[in-house]
Amino acid sequence: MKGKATSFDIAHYAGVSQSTVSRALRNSPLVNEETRRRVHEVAKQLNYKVDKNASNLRTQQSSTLALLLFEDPTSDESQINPFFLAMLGSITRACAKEGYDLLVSFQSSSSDWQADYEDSHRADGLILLGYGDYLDYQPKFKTLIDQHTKFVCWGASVDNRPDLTVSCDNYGGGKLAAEHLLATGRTDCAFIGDASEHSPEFFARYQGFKDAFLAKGVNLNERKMANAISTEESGYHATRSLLANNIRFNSLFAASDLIAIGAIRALKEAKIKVPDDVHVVGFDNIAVSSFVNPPLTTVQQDTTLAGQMLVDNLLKLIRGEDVENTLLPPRLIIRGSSV
Amino acid sequence: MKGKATSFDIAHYAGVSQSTVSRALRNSPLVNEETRRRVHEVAKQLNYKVDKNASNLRTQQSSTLALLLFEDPTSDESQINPFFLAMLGSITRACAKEGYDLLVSFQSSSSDWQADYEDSHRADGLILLGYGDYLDYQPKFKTLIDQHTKFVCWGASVDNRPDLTVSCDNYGGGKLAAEHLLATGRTDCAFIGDASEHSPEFFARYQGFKDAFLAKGVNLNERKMANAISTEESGYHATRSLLANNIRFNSLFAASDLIAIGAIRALKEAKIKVPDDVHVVGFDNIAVSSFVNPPLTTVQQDTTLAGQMLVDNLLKLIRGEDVENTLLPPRLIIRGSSV
DNA sequence: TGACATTATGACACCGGTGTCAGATTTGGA
DNA sequence: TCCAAATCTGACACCGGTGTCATAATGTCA
Repeated sequence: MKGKATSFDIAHYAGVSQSTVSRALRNSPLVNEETRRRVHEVAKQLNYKVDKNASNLRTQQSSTLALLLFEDPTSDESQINPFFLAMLGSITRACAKEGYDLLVSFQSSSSDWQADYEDSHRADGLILLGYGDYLDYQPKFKTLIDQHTKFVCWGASVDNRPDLTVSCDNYGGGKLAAEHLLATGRTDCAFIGDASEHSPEFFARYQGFKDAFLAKGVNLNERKMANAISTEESGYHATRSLLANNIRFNSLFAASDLIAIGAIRALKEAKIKVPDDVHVVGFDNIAVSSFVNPPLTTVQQDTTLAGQMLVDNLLKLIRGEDVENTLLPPRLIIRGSSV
Repeated sequence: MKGKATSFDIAHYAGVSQSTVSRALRNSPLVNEETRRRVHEVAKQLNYKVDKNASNLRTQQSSTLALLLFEDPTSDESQINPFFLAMLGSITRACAKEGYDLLVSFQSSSSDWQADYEDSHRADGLILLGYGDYLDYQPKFKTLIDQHTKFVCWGASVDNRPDLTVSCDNYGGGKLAAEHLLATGRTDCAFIGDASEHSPEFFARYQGFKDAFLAKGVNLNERKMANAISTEESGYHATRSLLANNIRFNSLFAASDLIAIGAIRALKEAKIKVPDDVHVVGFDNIAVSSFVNPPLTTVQQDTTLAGQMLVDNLLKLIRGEDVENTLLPPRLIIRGSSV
């Protein structure tokens, strides 16, 4: 036997037609029990595997989803945001559970990625994941929708956002963080992150945070805010710049754990003690957070559930079923950085 | 236009035959410059993308690699070894650079994964990644080889190992760790990990470690060893059991960072100070390691280079070129846990 | 002008499955 | 015993490209 066995080879050895082989292997009720048994037998002996390309070509679907990861343009090669890595893990598992393969690809936000995977029939649908500038992506979503591409996004659900999203309740998560700080009596609070429409997730976290303070009659001081993208480095520099401007506070809410970890480093360098002088709360609950010193209080996003929901919703979309934006409940994890 | 455009549609609008379209789009020198221009023009207007399934079927190759991740059977759903996650990132990037897609899949060591991806023509080759019981996998490597599957493994290169591997110089890395501890004067050393042939990587690390001690005339005490797989939990329990048996030491070498982090937790619980009472050295340099308290001294594996080499070697294998096992140089990262 | 190489294009088989349809065989009931 | 329904199987077109071969059109040189 040269090369891989085809269904014709099975047909030959099993003494049936190729059509029957195809049916038997897919356990069609049309084939006789005995015939099916024999076909399976021969297939196993020849180590036959259905050619996915032929099958996909004929059926016009690929049983494959594509995961497109967008990176912050500044993040360097080696380090990928651990939160997305965790999502990747859960998405992979969810796909496997549903019998789908997963294609993974990193995209820079500038590249011309729209629909490439789906148009070329490599994937039945797309999962988009990344902290990037939302305004950059928005027009691309339009393109995808115009081309009837099936896709779901991880991210904030913004009003009039054209795409289907699964996201953590960022607003509610921000509130949880605020209520915790209020409960510990730390109302003089700084915020590190990006509270603009460029980052709708961070924006929602900040809104929830601010509103919870407002509800207690506390106004956040706008000067005690610094812009940062989701890297440790960025959080470090943002915090340093606040301190350099002689801005002080007794608590700090970071839009992500990486930012929080960078902030803690900056605070330590300035001889400011965490949690004694400043309480710090992050967002994401990445694996590192429980190991930093002090362990980081944070708002957990359930990545396992998130991955499952992304895949579920996408599959529904592919099957033409109704789907709605999904909001996952956040959970506050209290650790040493705020008590 | 209903459905996606095909090359026949392009042919129709461009006023040429479908064959010419196919050639033009692949920039074959056989087609006239002017014709090619026109075809590209029309293709762009119709947002045409080559159907990968049809193309793959005809050419009998997929421009796709599959990454199979094996998990320690005990690792729970949510947590994936961060070292592998880092590898995943670098492999993804390496694939993109070479113009290949990457299929990602988690496998439990028991499952019947052999060659499935390649036989079904979903991927041209396989990358195998995981800390698992080597003895479990060995027979499967044989099967893969018998079926002429193209694959590379991340892992120790054992004598007579039938597969092609890329790995860190684990033996050399163990030596680095030992020499560092010797230089700090801590010769009463414990080892946490699995120094058996079940885990050739850990085994090699231990061998290098032991030999470096021997070279200085120091014999490691075999009683000061405890078995662990690469999880924080396992490292914690292994260390606890040593301490519970009243075994003491002034330094500790863990076969992986996760184990080291667990060990540090156990030491702290027992009121043993790191690094004052015990110096700790890990292996991998996962992202967490620089954030734990104290920051962990460890042997770094260059994941970026590793991913690149895995992909490079696999592609060579696919193209039928000669390839040899690759050993990557480790690097000692000295941090607070050992000074 | 004729012989021949060069260039550009189209027709067609082919990759390996899946789905449809027709036909063969068996079963069941009157 | 005969007809209709049920069961099973094979032939064949088809998915959308790629590669080969034949052929038409154009150019070159004697």
